[in-house]
Amino acid sequence: MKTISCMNIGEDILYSYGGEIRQYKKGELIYREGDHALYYFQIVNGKVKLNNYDEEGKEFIHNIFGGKQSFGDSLLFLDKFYPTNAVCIGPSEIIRVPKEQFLKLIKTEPKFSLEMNACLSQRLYFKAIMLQSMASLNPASRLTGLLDYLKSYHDDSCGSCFQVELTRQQIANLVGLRVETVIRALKKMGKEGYITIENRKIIY
DNA sequence: CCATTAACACGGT
DNA sequence: ACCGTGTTAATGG
Repeated sequence: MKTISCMNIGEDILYSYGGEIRQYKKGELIYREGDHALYYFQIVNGKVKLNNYDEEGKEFIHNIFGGKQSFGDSLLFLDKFYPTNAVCIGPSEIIRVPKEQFLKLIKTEPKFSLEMNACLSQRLYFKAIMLQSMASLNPASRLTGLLDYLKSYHDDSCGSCFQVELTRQQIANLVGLRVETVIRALKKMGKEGYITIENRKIIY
């Protein structure tokens, strides 16, 4: 599979179009579900999750992004409200570019427009994969769906040396299962040889 | 904070 | 009646 950097416009370019960098603390909210999209966000370093909560208060994580990735981009073209919150998982530095400036940027520099198409396509593609695996009642299918997604993202081309950086709780919230179920299923998958687990790290 | 385990309730097959 | 998941609680890292 092709590796896609999934976004990463040069920082200098972002700054020249009105981008500003901001520091966020762990747990800090970048935007809230229901807000209007006003900025393009690109992570310099740190980690961000997109989430929301169901009626019972159970968290569902839609995605987790790391360095050099952008998030919330689709709303820049849509004049709708954010369907999720964006929350920093750890201390992070993020560049934000005002929406209008960003639109001007990609109009002026068509190669970024193309890259953005590739990026959004990739996210759509894996949303479909995830949706399919999430429709399964079987925890193992949901987990392999997530693992495939993460692996392709993290552009590892070696056989089975991709280390999952997520906590079990985060995994559980990404696939809609309880953490205990995730632990039980992962252990079974390890025993059956689909994954390897060494000192609590998942290798796929 | 996170991971693991056990005991139990409960629903589906 | 069995199996797997969620719930709760205890324990260890």
